[in-house]
Amino acid sequence: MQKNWIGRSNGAEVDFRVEGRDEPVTVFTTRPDTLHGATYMVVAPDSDLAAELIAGQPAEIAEPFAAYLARVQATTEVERQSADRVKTGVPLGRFAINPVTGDRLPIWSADYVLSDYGTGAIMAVPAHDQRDLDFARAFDLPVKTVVDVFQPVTGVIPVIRPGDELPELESVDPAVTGVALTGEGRMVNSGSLNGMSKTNAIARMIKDLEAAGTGRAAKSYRLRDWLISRQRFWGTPIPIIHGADGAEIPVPEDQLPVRLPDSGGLDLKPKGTSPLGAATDWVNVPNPVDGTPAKRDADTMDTFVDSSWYFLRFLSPNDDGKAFDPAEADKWAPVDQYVGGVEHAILHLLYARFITKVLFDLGLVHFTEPFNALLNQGMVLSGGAKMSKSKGGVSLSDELNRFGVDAIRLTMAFAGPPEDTIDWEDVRPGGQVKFLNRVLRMATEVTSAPEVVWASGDAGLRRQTHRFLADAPQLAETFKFNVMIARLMELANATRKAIDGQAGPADGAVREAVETIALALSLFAPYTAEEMWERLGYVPSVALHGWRKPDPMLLVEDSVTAVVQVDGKVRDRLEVSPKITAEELERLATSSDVVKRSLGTRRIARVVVRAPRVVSIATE
RNA sequence: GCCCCCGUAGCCCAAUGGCAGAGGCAGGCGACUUAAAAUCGCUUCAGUCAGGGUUCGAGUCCCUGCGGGGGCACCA
Repeated sequence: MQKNWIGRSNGAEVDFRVEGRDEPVTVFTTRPDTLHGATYMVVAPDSDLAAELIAGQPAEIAEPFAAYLARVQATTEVERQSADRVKTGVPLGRFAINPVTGDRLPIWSADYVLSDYGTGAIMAVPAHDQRDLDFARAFDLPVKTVVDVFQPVTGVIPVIRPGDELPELESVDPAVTGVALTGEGRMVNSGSLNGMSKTNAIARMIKDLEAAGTGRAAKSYRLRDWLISRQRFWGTPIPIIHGADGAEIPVPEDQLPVRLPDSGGLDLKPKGTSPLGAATDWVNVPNPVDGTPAKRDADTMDTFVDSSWYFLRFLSPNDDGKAFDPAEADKWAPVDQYVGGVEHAILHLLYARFITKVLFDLGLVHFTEPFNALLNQGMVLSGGAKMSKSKGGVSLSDELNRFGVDAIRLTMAFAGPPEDTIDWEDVRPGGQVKFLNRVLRMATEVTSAPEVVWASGDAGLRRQTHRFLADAPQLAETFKFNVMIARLMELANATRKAIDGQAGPADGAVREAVETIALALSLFAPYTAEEMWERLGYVPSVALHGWRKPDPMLLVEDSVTAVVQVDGKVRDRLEVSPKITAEELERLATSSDVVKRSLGTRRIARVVVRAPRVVSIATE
């Protein structure tokens, strides 16, 4: 899920000489192979480069740019992120030189290029990039095809069979169709690259650029920022004071932490600047160095910054001297299991990982990942919507009052896998109330004393109890709470039968089973479990009682059912010892009358034996 | 547009590639009761969304499609 928020692109940096500028402009591209098809260049309107290139340009160019820049800056984040909006931009009246073709490329400014990614400038290859093509068609810029996607590259991509009619390149001209050719193909119109595949052409182009000193292989990284760019009044202040001379001075340690001002009377509506800046009394402070007028940094950090290291702070919560104790971190961290909703899975987790890596690089922690395992629990909906009293639906507090916290917890745990979203209308706590009453009653019905000898009790119930003791821990540890509770219900049903049947309420196995139910139930319904524990004659608390070890002797099955399949269909079932050998099981299966009958005259081609579970006979 | 997850009984959901049903809800029948509730017992119900493939054997693995849910979205 973090794929959309973090990324690494392999490609190249290419230097473009710009007329009237000493230094070349460097762009990042993942497709250096298409350099021959670059027909213009774009710089982000809000970049320093755009400001520099526009400086000194005549009014008929500078004024439209100024207007465009103002419009872009007024555009909200939401509008700007809409991918299907029409491309806009203005020319800067400057020109770059394509390093391989020598062509003169007009430089435009457009907001589809982002100032904070790569170098804030791109080479535009409209024939092979949809965004560039959209822009080129909107402003009538040239389109030059340099990859022929209808020429097979490897015989696999694209799939073209003998006799297939190959479309003419002209008929799919991107300038006409509006569809960029982004697929694989062979290079054309590209000088020494002609005929090469994409992969080879990229490698060759990088080599050529490096030889000519006009480019190099490069990687570009991105990490979507939500920590600083999302400004809120109540965020964490950045403890920096800006001097009148532009100096950035840390707030003196004895003045930390920086506290937020009272928000009373302040206008905190979004204005495109930091809301905290409205608190002028708070912002204006003397320079800690020389006492001259200075300003606090008005940007705040999102709460995700704080929560990105709380798992370290929690290890030494009373330490006034430092954020966390590296020795404690070495001892306890990383965290074994992280449980959270999906919204935390993408943002909180992303930044916690990032900050952990920073702390690792600083040598403050000795692990690179903060959390070893992740579980994203699902939501509880009611009638398809979030539980909300105001919407007229059921509210959690009403449900708690009506059914009790034990039944509510049990309902949630039993409803399905924890990562699934559940609908309260589908599960309802009524059945769990019944179950809790049922087991509580059983605890009351047990007549034996705690000292009763289990071993002499009902053997069938004992086996089931110990099977449960053996299976439940791993069900709990793999978060299969719904299955564990189902198994618990099974054990309760068997116990009920034992009490009402041969064994009776005084049987040792009955007490053993009911105690086991109380132990397991303490995970989900602690109040009921403690009540059961007391009725069984113990002092609290069941929560302090350890899990019991199953008796291996009671886990051994007397016999198991082996299935005999003929051509995949079950034809016979055999009761066999769990320790039966493959040879013996095969002999039993092939000598079975039922199997012989279903085989008829067909000859056996192959027999697969998986003792003691299954024998599969395939015929010719 | 791209990425991820999920489709099993009327409903929620189980099933290391090996007998599709463990558990619950709802429904039906019965016991107890003057009656009802509560309780206890018994019980009906699907061949696993569709179509291909791999395999001795597929709910489970692979491909395509349909349906549902979620995430992201101009990253050069």
